[in-house]
Amino acid sequence: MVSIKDIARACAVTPSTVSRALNRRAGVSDKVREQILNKARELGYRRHEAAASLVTAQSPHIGLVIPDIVNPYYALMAKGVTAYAAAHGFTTILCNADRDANRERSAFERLCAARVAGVIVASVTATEKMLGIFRDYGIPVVAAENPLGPDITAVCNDNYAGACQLFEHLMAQGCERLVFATSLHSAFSSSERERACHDVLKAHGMSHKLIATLKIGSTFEEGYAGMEEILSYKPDAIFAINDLMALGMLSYAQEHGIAIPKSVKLAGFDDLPLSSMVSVPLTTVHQRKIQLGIKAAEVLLHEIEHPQSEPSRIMLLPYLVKRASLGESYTRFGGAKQDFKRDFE
Amino acid sequence: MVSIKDIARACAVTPSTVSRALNRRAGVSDKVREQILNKARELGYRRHEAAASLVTAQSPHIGLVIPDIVNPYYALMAKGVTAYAAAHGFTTILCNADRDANRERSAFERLCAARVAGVIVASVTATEKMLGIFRDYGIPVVAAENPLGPDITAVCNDNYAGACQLFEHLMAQGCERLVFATSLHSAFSSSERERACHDVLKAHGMSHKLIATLKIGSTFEEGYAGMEEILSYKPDAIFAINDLMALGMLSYAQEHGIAIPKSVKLAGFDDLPLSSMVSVPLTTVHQRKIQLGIKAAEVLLHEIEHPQSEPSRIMLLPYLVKRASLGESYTRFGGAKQDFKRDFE
DNA sequence: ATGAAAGCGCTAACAA
DNA sequence: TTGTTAGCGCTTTCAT
Repeated sequence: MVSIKDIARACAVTPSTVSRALNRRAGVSDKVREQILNKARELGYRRHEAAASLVTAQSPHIGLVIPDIVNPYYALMAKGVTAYAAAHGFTTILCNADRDANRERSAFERLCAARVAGVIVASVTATEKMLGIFRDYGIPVVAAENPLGPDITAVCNDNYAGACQLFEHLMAQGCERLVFATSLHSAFSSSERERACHDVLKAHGMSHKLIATLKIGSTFEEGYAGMEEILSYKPDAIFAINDLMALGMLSYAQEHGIAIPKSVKLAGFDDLPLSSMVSVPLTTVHQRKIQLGIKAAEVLLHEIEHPQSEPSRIMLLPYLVKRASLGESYTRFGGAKQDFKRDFE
Repeated sequence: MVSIKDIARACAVTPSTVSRALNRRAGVSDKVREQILNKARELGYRRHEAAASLVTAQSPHIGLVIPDIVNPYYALMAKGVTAYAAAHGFTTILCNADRDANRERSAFERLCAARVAGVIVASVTATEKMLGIFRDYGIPVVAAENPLGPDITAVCNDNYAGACQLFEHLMAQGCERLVFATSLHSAFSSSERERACHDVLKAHGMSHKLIATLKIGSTFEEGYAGMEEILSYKPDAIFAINDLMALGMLSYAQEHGIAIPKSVKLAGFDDLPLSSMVSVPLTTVHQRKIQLGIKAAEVLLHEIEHPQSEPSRIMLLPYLVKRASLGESYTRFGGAKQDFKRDFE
């Protein structure tokens, strides 16, 4: 392994001069600098980041802790984080906690031991106390998707605002008998969406049109399995708490000859890449997933540079995507690509 | 930040004794050790990995370079890698190259600068020469999915063997007019699958039954768009180079009233989580994706511990998954979960 | 413009 | 069992 000492020897200067030249700092004559740079290239020198950060106390790594990298929501977010970080000279240490509090805790531990420059956490289980270990080391933390506490900077999609758009639209479409199919355990995002439903309907004096709120689940299978119960309420519209479950319902409907949107309208939430591909493209709320990652990284890098900044909260605005499952006309594929592009804006 | 010096001072011993105690090395009296351990806990001491690895020359990080974290194939692989690495005390630096040779190259550069303990690379563009920068630093490299060269250890799914199973089955099903729909640019995995097709058909004296090999693409959209051309050949069976494209074809078929498998049989490759969920579950070849990641990490850690080991090649055996798109009966969902479980075996 | 020296936090010889 | 010393590769004062 070639170090600055080797270069120094080869150029008959001292390591400090080499360091200055390599880091493009002032105080090196053009002649010597060029000589050093050439020698470095020739010898295949590569800076030892860890050694450098030991003295500068600045790490080139940030940590990313997520519940499940296989879930497209988090995968897209991770894409945004890694892209922004890489573009700004940071490397991303990925910790996939698998929705396990213990693995999450040990991820925090390891990131702390690595003295990362900052951490982005998407979690439903992490507490402000668990994140305390970072504060001890002056490592800034940004919560993504789920605000983890009043003292922690967070970047989230505004579930309430997004859901409001959807329910306004649903009412405008003339829905009379709505079923709200939600998850088994109520998370922050679910309850925000439910709150939006109640508020919008109430504002229009249409509260009676919500004929049932059912705890169905959140997976494809649960959507499929729950459809029978839902249909027993004879709804003319169904809101599924997320797209995955809506897709399960769609699958059930198709197999049982139930026309969507003709017999029953269907809407989801998230706008997965998949949701525009199925035979009846889903009307849903687009969550800016890549953008969430980008923004979280951006805010984190800012906090890394300005250690004393006050905790802030950034809300990304989701937007309604009208597709066939609610009766709108829709150009196949065009929408998907366009949505994807919009996420980068 | 509390260092071993602080603990040493508090316990009235020297840093080396603290180091010994903390690392559970011999040569510390039980009494002193306990005192040190307690003090460390009390002060909230956390080992500075980078400083330690500077002297031990052992990094706690491995690098993972993949083309696209959003693609479920790589996401599952990443899950396997991170899980195995974490279980063995390694942290994973994720580099998402986005199928861009430049970003890939700069990922290599950064991993090298981080002096990672080893690297797992899933790539179609990386060359043995590009990976040379790791050899200079004695950093072992394991190629995943795509063998990157004769001197590089690789862990791959055996595309040829998997495809053979599929084509044997296809022939046994009595297919008479087969269309092979492949990608636009021929990668290693595609050509292996094509080779299997030719070999199997030839072995049965059925080469004439392959009526066309068409370069259609590899995405959902390309599958959808290419279906018209494919159908113009009047096939009774179609092999799509991957599931995503097969799903696009399925979507086209459903919209145009073409019954699958009744009018045309359809088979894919990969076995995405999705493939068992669609209305006509796909017959396909299951690639062990999580297992690929686990195995790659396992082999890498072995090479990290045994630096002089010879390059090896490990082939994972994919297996045929018979579902409705080729005419078999199939229990909805049961299969998907079971397949997922099998991946962990 | 360049060099000398100190030190980041830790480990590992060797000495006591 | 414990301490002393040196040094990993790098940066950064402070001299010169």
